[in-house]
Amino acid sequence: MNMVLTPASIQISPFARKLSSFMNLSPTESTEISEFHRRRRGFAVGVDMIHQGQCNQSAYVLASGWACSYKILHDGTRQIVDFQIPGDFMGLRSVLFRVADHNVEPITPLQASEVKRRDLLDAFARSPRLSTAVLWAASRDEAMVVEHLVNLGRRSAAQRMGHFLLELATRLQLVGMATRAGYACPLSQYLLADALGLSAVHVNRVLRELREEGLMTFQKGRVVFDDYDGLVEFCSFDRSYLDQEGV
Amino acid sequence: MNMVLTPASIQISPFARKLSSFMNLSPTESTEISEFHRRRRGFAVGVDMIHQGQCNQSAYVLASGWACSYKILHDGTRQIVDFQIPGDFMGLRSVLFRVADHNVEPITPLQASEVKRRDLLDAFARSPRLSTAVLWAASRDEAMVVEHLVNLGRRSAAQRMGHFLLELATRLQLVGMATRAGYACPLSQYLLADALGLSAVHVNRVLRELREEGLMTFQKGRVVFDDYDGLVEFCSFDRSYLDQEGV
DNA sequence: TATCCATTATGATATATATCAATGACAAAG
DNA sequence: CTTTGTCATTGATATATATCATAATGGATA
Repeated sequence: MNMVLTPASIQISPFARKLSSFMNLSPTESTEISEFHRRRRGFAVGVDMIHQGQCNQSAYVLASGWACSYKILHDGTRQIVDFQIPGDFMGLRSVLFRVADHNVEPITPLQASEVKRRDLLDAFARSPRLSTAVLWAASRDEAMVVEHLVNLGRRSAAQRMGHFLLELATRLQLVGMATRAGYACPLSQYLLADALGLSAVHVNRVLRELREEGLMTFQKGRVVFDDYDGLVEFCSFDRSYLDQEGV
Repeated sequence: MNMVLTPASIQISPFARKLSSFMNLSPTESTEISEFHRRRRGFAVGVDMIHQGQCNQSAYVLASGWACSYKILHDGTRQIVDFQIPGDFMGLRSVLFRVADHNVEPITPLQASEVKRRDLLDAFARSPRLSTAVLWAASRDEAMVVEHLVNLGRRSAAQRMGHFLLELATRLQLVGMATRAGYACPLSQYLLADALGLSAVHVNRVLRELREEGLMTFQKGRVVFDDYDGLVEFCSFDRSYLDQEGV
């Protein structure tokens, strides 16, 4: 489901579409956003795009591929905060704040457009409503982080896993990369472990358990929902935090 | 450390001071912010100010007292996402989105000013830079939620506790409600449990452990850092995510 | 084809934390 | 003052998950 970005479709990039779901954007504002897509280039797996502790980092709009944002602890372990999929804005905080407080790393080869601090602040100055739109988008991201917090704090390993993969499914559907049946998923069990606060070994067991319960199967890079409604029920997934609408 | 709000000090309320730490605000913009402080009133402990699932909720600027924001799960357990202290803005997402995705509840009697959806959007329209300032403030809040996520995902119960109470200390210092020695803290062990993803029983044991290690004491509503540096070391607390500065 | 390396898989054991149960301390209410 | 209820405390036990060890699988590469 890779889409070719012609000049025309750049005008209504997934990112612009996301912002305009919060508020109607004028042609000027849309143009302003499309400016964010200059400076597009490829990034290799595993090479940090944004690095914790560094100054004057850029932000990026993800065009294709997957990335993850994470924090490293002193003992070398890490916590993945979220995964980014096409259309997502990455590293907003690293550009708003002088020093980045997290890392962003591609987990597949990816294409992304760099948005420098000046680009963003100038755009806000020229088209003030853009900053409100970005505030909206950032708030939706925060809602996801909050739900991840709930996930880690109050759900069992199996519920966590199901909830997380259902959330991804919902997000991927919005950009046409998933159906209710399932989706292609490039995440290794190690990545899932770092995202869900589990050990990789336990991730493996939990996936087996979900499979044996007939709820879902994650094998060979593909998530398949064997019993979508059953899974939703099992992990009390309520997607309302994902489809917030603005006015 | 209650401060009397004279008309003059309203001009530089804790909230305005917070926003102006991100960008210089013009007199007009400052006035706009002080408008947020109309409609101030008291709230009783335990009565939700913002309720998950409800529409058209207001936001609030907290003047005095403590509150917490949390989500309720289907099985009745809850996860506290954060505590709010004087100067904090509460419920931004509940006003940006049509339906609130979390609850906010006073945990002490408190005073707060209601900010209606229209107030906020009108202020953004009249003083566009305000929305950038709020974006900054919201991003700082998100940085805290992210750190809570790391806390739950990758730290032991004792480290979690220490980290959390150190974070609170740092925030309280910014509004003059704590010193390096400690602070008055109205949180029960049940509240700590819901915030840290632990059981109340275990919270008790962990506090005892920290006390016996000579790191810190939390008794009779007071947090005392017996060995501040030792505690910082023990839970690898790095406050840089809290004092992000804008430009 | 053989080698390598990352990933998935599974068993045995250890450990952190939850749960259950009971008691004490103390403040608010009658 | 009793009574009541919330909060803090502690012991005994249960359970979820981590850790350690070891294979199996399979794609990439030489």
